Amino acid sequence: MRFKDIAINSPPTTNIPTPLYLRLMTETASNKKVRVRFAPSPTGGLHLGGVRTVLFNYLFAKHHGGDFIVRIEDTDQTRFVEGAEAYIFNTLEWCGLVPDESPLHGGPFAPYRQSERKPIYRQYAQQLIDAGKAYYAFDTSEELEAKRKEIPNFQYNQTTRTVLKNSLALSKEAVAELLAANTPYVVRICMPENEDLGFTDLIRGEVHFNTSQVDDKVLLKADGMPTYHLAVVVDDYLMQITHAFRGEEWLPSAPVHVLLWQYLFGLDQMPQWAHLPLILKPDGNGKLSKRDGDRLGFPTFAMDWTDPKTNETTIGFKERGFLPQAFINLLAVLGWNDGTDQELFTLQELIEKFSIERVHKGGAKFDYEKAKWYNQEWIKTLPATAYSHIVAPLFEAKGIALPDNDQFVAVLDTVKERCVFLNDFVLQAGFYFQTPAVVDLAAIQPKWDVKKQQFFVDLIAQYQLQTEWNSQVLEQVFKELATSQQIKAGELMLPFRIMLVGGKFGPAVFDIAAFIGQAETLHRIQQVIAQLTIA
RNA sequence: GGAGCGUUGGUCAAGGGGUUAAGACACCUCCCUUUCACGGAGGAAUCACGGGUUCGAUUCCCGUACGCUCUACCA
Repeated sequence: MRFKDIAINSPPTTNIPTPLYLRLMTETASNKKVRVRFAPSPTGGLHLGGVRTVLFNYLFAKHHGGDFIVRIEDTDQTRFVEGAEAYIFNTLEWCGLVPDESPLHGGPFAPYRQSERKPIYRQYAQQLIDAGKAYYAFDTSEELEAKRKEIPNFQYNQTTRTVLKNSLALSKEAVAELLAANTPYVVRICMPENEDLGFTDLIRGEVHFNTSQVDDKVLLKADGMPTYHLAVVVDDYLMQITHAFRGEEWLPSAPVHVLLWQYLFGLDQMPQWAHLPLILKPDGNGKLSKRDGDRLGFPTFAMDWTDPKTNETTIGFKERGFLPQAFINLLAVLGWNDGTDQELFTLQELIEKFSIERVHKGGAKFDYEKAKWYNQEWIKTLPATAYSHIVAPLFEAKGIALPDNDQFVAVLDTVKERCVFLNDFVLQAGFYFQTPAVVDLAAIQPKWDVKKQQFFVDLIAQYQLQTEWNSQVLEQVFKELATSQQIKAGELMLPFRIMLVGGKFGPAVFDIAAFIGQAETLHRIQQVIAQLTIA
């Protein structure tokens, strides 16, 4: 939201500078401690959009010295997935976003799983029915489905509810009878006929709806579980949530929530809403989905997720070789920036600089290239000691034995600027610790001749005599030999590199030779010569 | 269909009544580097359209187009 949007809404007579007004509005609205919640459904892996929602919640809370709560919204038992909740907490831990309250961390407002709060919601639903703000509806799902098929754009609303099976259309006696017979029913909100429902969104400014356009949403399902609509409002109230951030896809149902607040707890108690822009597909249009990642070859989940039913694993950013610092960073700047040129932020800096007003209104297409850049930057920026413990197992998995830690870290630091992913270290540094398994012979072969072969044979002889083994000496011997044989050193450098490294990459060759030692250097040269043929 | 929301280079974006309209990613050229990266210099490329308001609109207003989200006893 821009300052001007606020200015429009503020009385023209107040001469409070807009930034202050804005601050009053968002920060000290009611002198209450800031409390935000992330409320995921445990239905699968957490994708980019979800993590960004957590992140913005977390940053806002911590920026204001408030609490960050995680509440599990598991009211739909048909969609419940085993392991999904644990996955969510593992992801938060990896990202370094520690909840102050959650089913795992406890807290004064437990339980934090909606399935464990079932009785609470019924009581509020009853309150609404008693006040005439909600009603029983006995129509079965099948009946309604048939209606939708039959009537285009069918909605359960003020015009249709009079002819459907509910406590508004039926006689009191009929309703009592149905209830007594334990007929399954849902509770629906009774939307007023023609009222303007508006609220101030922290990102979008004033947003308005007319109640005539919104249908009578189900509040309590036939199984006694609340729908999201009832549950968020009740729990946000009970858990004293002051600011509620969620994806933009929730905007159309905001009027239902506003109305519920009005009926149940009073608008002055309502948290301030902010509807976050969506993360879009890189190509085409629409919300980024797991399928897009699969299709385009990049992760959309934070960490690997294995579906317990299909046993199918979806790759995550973590396993792809992303640093959590980079992951957090790239998500934070997708739809937000601090107004300066800065692009690299630590979590601490994000907490300090974050402001919900600077979040964009429009969705952002996800750019994996840029995401990779962030990771590369973070790998480069951080000392290797920060991630050597993550990288070491990757080498071990390939059967590469590692030297002592100091040496290992030193090697990582020398090659880190060539790594986009943590996994790249295996290729970029593996040759320091192990003879290359594959050597790019094809890159040497075409220009290989008797003279070059002789050079390397002689080089082996020369190097064998060396008692001092450091890069300066090795380079000097190499060049002198080249000169004496009237071959340009440049023509020999690449073959030499490939012999030692396996391919056309890596840091200075003589440094590598110095590191791997005399015996190993000679061994690698010999081995490759043996595999080359002279045309 | 309806409602709501959105729209600055290919992408992320700063900015906002008068500017040569920042910066980053990607792309191209060159330098550095006897490899690959890193780094450095440069290049190409943009305010969706139409009306207003105004001396002046990318910026403010109104339309239009386009896009997205929702339209479930899912969240």
